[in-house]
Amino acid sequence: MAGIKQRLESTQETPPAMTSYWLLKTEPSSYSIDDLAAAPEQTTHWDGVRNYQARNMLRDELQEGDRVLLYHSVKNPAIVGTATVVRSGYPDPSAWDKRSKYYDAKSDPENPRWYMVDVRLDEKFEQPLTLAELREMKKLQEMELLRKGSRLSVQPVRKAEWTAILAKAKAP
DNA sequence: GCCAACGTTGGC
DNA sequence: GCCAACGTTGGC
Repeated sequence: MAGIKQRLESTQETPPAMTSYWLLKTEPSSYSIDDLAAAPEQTTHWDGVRNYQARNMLRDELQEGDRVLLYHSVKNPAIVGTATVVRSGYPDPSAWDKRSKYYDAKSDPENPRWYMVDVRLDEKFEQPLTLAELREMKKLQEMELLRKGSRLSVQPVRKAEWTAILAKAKAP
């Protein structure tokens, strides 16, 4: 056994450090960027996601070091800042906490159904980039967030979209 | 508050 | 496996 493990380790190549970009939605009435700014080490468990497509991305795709746009939905919808993934997907224990509003009787520690990541705040924009402003940006024509009926609370973001959004946030 | 767009549930 | 009913999200 040990021999096999060692062989695997010695032949394994370190994958190139590839940063991916994501957008995480939150309703500021339940958790806002200011809550994140006030959190210890400005870090939080991004828990409570209860949609399978979003779950799959949290579990399988978001990697440590990936960058994140933070989006406030519903009230004054806008991108409000950026964060970094500091821990990739792992089981979301709020699913088996009966006191949690995210409790799900069908999830249990033996067979976790829901996942979360940890994120740390990088920057709160001085001026939020409103949904209306985003819709006016030519480079975001195909952005998932702007698609009609788009509801996913975890979305991939293209690098070009990330760049355009950051540039716009710096020079509004 | 309205309602369109999705996702989930459950009867058959 | 289909699909109607229901629940949720989220912009406006």
